[in-house]
Amino acid sequence: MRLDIKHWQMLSAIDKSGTLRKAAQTLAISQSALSHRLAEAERRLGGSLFEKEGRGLRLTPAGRAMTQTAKQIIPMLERAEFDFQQLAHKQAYVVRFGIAAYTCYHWLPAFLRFLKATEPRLQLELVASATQNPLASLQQGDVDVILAPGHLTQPGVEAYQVFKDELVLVTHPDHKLASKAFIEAADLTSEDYLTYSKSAQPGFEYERFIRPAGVLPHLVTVVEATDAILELVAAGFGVSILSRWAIQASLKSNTLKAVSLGEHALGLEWSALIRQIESENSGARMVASLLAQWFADHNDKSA
Amino acid sequence: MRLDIKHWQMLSAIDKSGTLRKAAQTLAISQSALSHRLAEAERRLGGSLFEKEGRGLRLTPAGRAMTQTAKQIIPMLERAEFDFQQLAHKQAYVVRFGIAAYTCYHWLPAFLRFLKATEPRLQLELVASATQNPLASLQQGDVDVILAPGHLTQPGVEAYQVFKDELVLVTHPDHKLASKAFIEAADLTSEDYLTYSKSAQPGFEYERFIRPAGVLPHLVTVVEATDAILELVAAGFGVSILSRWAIQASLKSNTLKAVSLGEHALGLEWSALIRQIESENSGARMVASLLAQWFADHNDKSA
DNA sequence: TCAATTGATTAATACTTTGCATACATTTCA
DNA sequence: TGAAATGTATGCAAAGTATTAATCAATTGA
Repeated sequence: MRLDIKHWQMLSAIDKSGTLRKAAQTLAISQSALSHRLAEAERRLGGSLFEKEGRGLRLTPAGRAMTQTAKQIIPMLERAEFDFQQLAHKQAYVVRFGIAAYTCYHWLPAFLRFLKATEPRLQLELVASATQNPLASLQQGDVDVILAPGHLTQPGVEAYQVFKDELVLVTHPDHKLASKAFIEAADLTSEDYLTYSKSAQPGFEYERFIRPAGVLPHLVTVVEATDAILELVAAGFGVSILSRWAIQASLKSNTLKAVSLGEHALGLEWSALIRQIESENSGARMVASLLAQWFADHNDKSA
Repeated sequence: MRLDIKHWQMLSAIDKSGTLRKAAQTLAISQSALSHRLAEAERRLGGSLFEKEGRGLRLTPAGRAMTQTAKQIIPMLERAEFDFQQLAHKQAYVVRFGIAAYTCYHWLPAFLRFLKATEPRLQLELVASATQNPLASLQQGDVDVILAPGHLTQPGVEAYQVFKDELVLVTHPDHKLASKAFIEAADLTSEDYLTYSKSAQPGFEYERFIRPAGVLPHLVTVVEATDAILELVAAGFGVSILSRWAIQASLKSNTLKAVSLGEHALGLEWSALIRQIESENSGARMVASLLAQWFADHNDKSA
């Protein structure tokens, strides 16, 4: 190990600031010190990270690679130290939590109350960015637990079954399909259809409902934000198929109507996803299993 | 940033060795120095990493979390510094390369020759461990490029189409199906069938050949090593469906026979997978596109 | 050309880390 | 029970590193 944290921090800071002087400011040391530090890093590596360009500096290709790594690890270290504080002093596990695809948090206050009562040492942090690219966020450590519909599992990811939901057709309240007890795939033929995902995801409506029937909706539009889909459906732009549980806020306010898919409804399992490498009693595992426990208890009441 | 690399290294070393004394040896410093170092780390963090237990030490929960992080980042930093040397001195990009599912390297010498001629600055390192869990290895940075059959893509992973192959039934040379020009799914009904993957992977034989026909082989055995499958098939333990390209060594030696699936054969696309975050002219991207280029040229000849 | 901006150098100063010698704590086993 | 073995902690002096102020040198743009 040739370099010190200081040198990686330096790379990250120079990358952000552009010049040594500004980087020195953000690091709260003198320009001279940073110049020395840079020289020392290059001496230790036995190669140059920057070249002079005019009165400034330009990264060498090798320096660019190092900077990339620096930008990856500095946040990891900061997070580890932050978590240490929580765990050591408050004896709290900080767990970062996100929901895949949907932005529905109506159930969260109640769950947090349960969490606080059951295991006060768990401290949840909400990560909104995990909605867009849940599995990547999980792998990169931006988030520790993801509540996800369907079976999004992949190598390195473990799923805790959490609760059973239903995929439903979402329509404007006055839509001709809204009054049906349930619809068939064939009913979609003449509809404008809004879908969340570009690619057919296993366990979702396309694979399980639409494709088996061999029908194609009139017009299919991809909208990669379920909130936007809800707005569009409410405004009469088409219909969609979404999770009943995730959109219950909209259903209660009567801006939308939900209709079951097929006579026997189309089940949708929600899971809590965590990284497989999480140790036995990590915060993430605790949250995942408490999610399962809470939803099991809670859905009995609401059902 | 409170801790230094030294402290993270220390955590990693103590984790490996179990005692301060041994860890001090591997770090080539005195026990005393390491004890001081540990004390300093705890002072900086403002909390304890270890507790005394008997005449040894035991990690606190918070210390365990820190050690986990240490074990993650130390290899990353080592790799970054190693790569720097290559890039700075030899101007070489070190790219770690693996093959998903199969262990077939018959084509590698020729490709490496091509690589050396086209872009001598690329230096390939073979990673065998990527075979088992390719996508996880890719995300964790154990490997930079994976040559994979089918469409294994997932969030954060980018695929370069490389070449077109064919899924074939693999049998013992004397097997009753071996002499057919092609087989139908129904032919599998009475066969003992060996399969690589527990779960049906999109784009593979189960989804595309077996399920559509609604047949079920007589007996299905999961063997998560294609080499072992080949041995078993050659020994007459059953049949399997594998990539024709990947098993061509066995086919040439006449220990096995391959039969096309269906009259029109079942295509299989191989891709080079890389992390999406790789920059425009990273070594990984270069290797991925050179793979595509080489296979395009090379397969014309061999076809 | 001149002022402003940027990084590099020098030498003195301040800080950290290390190793030695040794003290202390626990376990092992005769 | 007590001596040997194994393990960590500490005070202190020496060695090694990092930081600073002041100054230099190069480039840029008015």
